[in-house]
Amino acid sequence: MSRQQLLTRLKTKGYKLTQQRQQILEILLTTTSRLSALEVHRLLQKRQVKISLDTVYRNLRLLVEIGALQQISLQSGAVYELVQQDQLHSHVICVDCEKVVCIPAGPALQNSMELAGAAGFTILSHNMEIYGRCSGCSNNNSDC
Amino acid sequence: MSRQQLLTRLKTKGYKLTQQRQQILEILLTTTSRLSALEVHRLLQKRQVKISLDTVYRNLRLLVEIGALQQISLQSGAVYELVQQDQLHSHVICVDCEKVVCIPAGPALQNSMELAGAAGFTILSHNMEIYGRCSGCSNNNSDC
DNA sequence: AATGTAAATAAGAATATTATTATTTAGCAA
DNA sequence: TTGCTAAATAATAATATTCTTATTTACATT
Repeated sequence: MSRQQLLTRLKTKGYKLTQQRQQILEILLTTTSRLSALEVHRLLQKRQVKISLDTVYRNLRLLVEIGALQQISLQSGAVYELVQQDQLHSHVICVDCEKVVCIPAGPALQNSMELAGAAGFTILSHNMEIYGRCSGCSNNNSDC
Repeated sequence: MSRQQLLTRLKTKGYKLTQQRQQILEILLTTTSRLSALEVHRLLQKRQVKISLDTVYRNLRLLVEIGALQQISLQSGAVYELVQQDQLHSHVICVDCEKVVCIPAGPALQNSMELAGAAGFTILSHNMEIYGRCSGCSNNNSDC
């Protein structure tokens, strides 16, 4: 999701573009790895941005709600990544080492979204996680 | 998932059947609504069962991990329900009133599970949530 | 540019959830 | 039955996340 798309989506939904929100978006747009709320907060502090941790949490939640971010629930906490509209995917998560692998979710999702729509819902976002054990952890690889 | 299936699955995975665990299962098997960890704990205390909240959390997490429970992440916290193997479903959640509606997930899941398997994962459980706004909340029904 | 207003923030309090460690227990095997 | 051992529990302590309220800010409109 591009910077322009994010800004448009926020404005459309009636949300303001505060300094803090802008800075959070900047982090998300320029970081490739998945980030936790705490990590976003730390990165912002490194950049001398004054922002409360609570605000980071609140905004990440908001961005999930409007479908801009995808949330991944790990044992160690939640992490976030920008939604890639051209490449919708689900996550497979290793319960031991927390490795995350993406798998395409196109058709699977399509069907579900339609059913949700039929139930009278206006869909905002979605989240699909599959939990398992990766081959490394199944074989007790210590370096996994 | 039946009592027998639960017990078998625990034993198969090498887990013990403690008094506390047994009582948690009892609650899950005899309650139809979805429960939070706190609610399970309260219900147990009503039954004079001595158990720490921590143990409830730990066991619910374990039961999710072995695929006996399905976890639903609401804004107000996580709730749990027994997996219905003959009726696999996903959840559609209203971001305003937290109403939860089930939709069948068979084919959608099938495809994803295969992809996860192909990635080398041994699959333990899964979780699919679709977030949106129900018709009531879209129309600002106060009683929604 | 000044103003009104809904939305957003900060600060700190409150909850929810998870980790640590010493002690206890289930279930197997002698 | 008794003893053994891995697993489980309880009791904190520590984190993660959310809520409350007073104050500040974006931005639409004058």
